[in-house]
Amino acid sequence: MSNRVRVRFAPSPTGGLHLGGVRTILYNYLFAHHHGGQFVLRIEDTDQNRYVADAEQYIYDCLEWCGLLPDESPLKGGPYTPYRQSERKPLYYQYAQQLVDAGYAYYAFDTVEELEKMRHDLKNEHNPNPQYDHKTRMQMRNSLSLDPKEVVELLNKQTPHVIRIKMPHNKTVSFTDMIRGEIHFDTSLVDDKVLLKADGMPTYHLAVVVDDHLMQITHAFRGEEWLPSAPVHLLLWEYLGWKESMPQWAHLPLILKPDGNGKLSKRDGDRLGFPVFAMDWKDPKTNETTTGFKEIGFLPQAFVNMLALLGWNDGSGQEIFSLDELVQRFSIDRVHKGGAKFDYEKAKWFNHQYIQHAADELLLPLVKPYFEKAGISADDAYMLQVIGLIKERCTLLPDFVQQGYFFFHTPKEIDLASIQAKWEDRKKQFFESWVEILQSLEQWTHDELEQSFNKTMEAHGLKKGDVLLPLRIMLVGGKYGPGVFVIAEMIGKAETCNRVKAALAQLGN
RNA sequence: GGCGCGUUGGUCAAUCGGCUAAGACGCCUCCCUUUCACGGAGGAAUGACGGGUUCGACUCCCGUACGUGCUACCA
Repeated sequence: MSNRVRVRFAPSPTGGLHLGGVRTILYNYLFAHHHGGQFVLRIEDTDQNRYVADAEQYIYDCLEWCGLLPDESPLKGGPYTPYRQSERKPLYYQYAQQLVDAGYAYYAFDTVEELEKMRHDLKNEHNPNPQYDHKTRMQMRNSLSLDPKEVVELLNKQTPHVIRIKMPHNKTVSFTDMIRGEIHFDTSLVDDKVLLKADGMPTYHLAVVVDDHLMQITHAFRGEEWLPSAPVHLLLWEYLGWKESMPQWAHLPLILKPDGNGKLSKRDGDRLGFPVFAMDWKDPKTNETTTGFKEIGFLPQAFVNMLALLGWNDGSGQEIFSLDELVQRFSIDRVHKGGAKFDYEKAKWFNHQYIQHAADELLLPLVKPYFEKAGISADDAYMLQVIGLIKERCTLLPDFVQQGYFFFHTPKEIDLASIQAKWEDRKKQFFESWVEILQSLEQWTHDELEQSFNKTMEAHGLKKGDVLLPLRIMLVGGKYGPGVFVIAEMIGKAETCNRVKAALAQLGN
C-alpha cells in the first residue's frame, strides 16, 4: 500500500486551530510521509451559519508555521479539485438522491418547530434525548410516513426538506479501528441523521463519505468524539456501493484538560493561563484575541515535537525528535487509546530544550522582534553573542528580553536591598578603587577583569563572597545572568564603570 | 437515560504472561557554580476494584466502579 496512501485533514473553518486539531494534522502528515503518500487538506465549510471569514487563511498560516504543509489543498490545488466543500455543493445531491431511490434514505419535511416539539414531548427521565429514529420516524412528516401523493406534492411545491438516512433496525455494524480494534454498534440505537440539509448543503456525514471516496482517501484519522457516528458513515459507504474502498479508520484519543477531566477547550487555556491555539486567533465577531503558542514564544519544532508525544511514543524513551525522525518512526499502532491530559509545564520543557540546542543564528531572527519591541537594537554580531550567553536560561522566546536586557541598556532598577543587607564602608572603598584601576587596564577581557578584581579585592582584605554578588547586581540589576566578568567585557569599560558608580551613588555613604 | 470509548506515580508514559514495574516533566535533597541557569548524583511517588484463566498476571477473560465522548438541518 505504501505508494497509495492518501490521508486528509478536514477542518471546519469556524475559529482558532486547537491543539488537538494540530495533533490530528501532525499524525496525518507523519503517516502520509512515512508511507510516501499524500496529505490532503479539505475545508469542510458546509455550515454556512458557523462560517468565519478569516478562519481558512488562519489554518494555512498555522500549517505553514508548524511546517506541516499539505500536498493538496484549496490553495495549492491538486487532482481532486475543488477542495472546499462549499464549492462541491452540487456534487452531493445526486448521492443523497441515489440513497433515497434505493430506499436507504428519505425526505423529511419537519420544521424546526416540529422537531423541537417532538423532542420536548418525548423527553422524560428515561429518555432525556429523544431521537429521530426508527421508533419515532413514522410519527413525523416524511416520505416514509406520508402518503406518496402528498410527498410528490410537497416536493413539487418545493417545500423545504432534508434527506435523512434510514437507519436499519437491529443490525450490528462493525469495523476495525486501527487504534482500538474491533468496534460494534447496534444500528437500532443510532438516529436517522440528516444527510442533506434544507439549504442543499450536505451535513458532515454525507460530505465526509462522498469526498473521502472521490478523493481516494485510504486512511482516515479523526478525534475520538466521532466514534459514535461511525456506524452512519460505515453504512453510507455500504449503501453507496463503495464498501471495498472504504478507508481504514483511526479514532485518535482526546487531549484532556490538565485539571479534572474532559476535553481541553479554549476556556481552559484562558482559565489556567496557557495557549490552546497554535497561533493568535482574533475572533472577527468579538474582536477578542486568543494567544497562540507561536506568539507566546514557542518554536514550531518544539510545539510539534511536544504534540507528537502527546498520545504517541516510539517505545525507546527518546523524547526529542526532529520532524524527519518523527516521519521515520511514526506508526499508528503505537498511538494510545486513552486521552492525555495536557501538561503546560512539559510543553515548556520541550521549548526550553529546543532553545538550548538551537544555533544562535537560528534564534536571532526569532528573538530580534522581541528585543525591538522592548526598544533594544544592536548589531547582529553582538546580539548573537548575547543569545549564546543566555539561551540556556530562556524557556520562551520573550524570556530573552528579560534575561538579556542589561547587555544593551543600564538596568532600569537594581536590587539595592540585596547589596545593602551587608553593605560596609570597606566594600564601597573597594569598588571606588577598582573602578579607578579599570581605567588603566591594558586589555578589556574577562580574564584581565577578573584578575584585577581579585587583586584589588585581596588588597582590601575582602573575599569573593563579599563583593562578587554586589558587582553582579550593579551590572545586571539582579541575581541572575552569565559570568559577571563576561558581562563586563561585553558591555565595555565605560558602561561598566558607570553602572558601578551609579550604584555606589544610590547606596549613599 | 442509552450507546461508544477509556483506566500504570500529580502529569506524559515503557511493559505485548516472568516485575526487584523503565524513562521524562514537575517536586525535594546534594554536587558543580560564591548569582541565575545548564549539567551531574540521589529521593519521594504508580498497576481503580472484585472475580476468574494460568505454574505465574499490570499484561488475557468477565463483572463492578469511575472517567470521558456522543446522543443538532455543528463539525
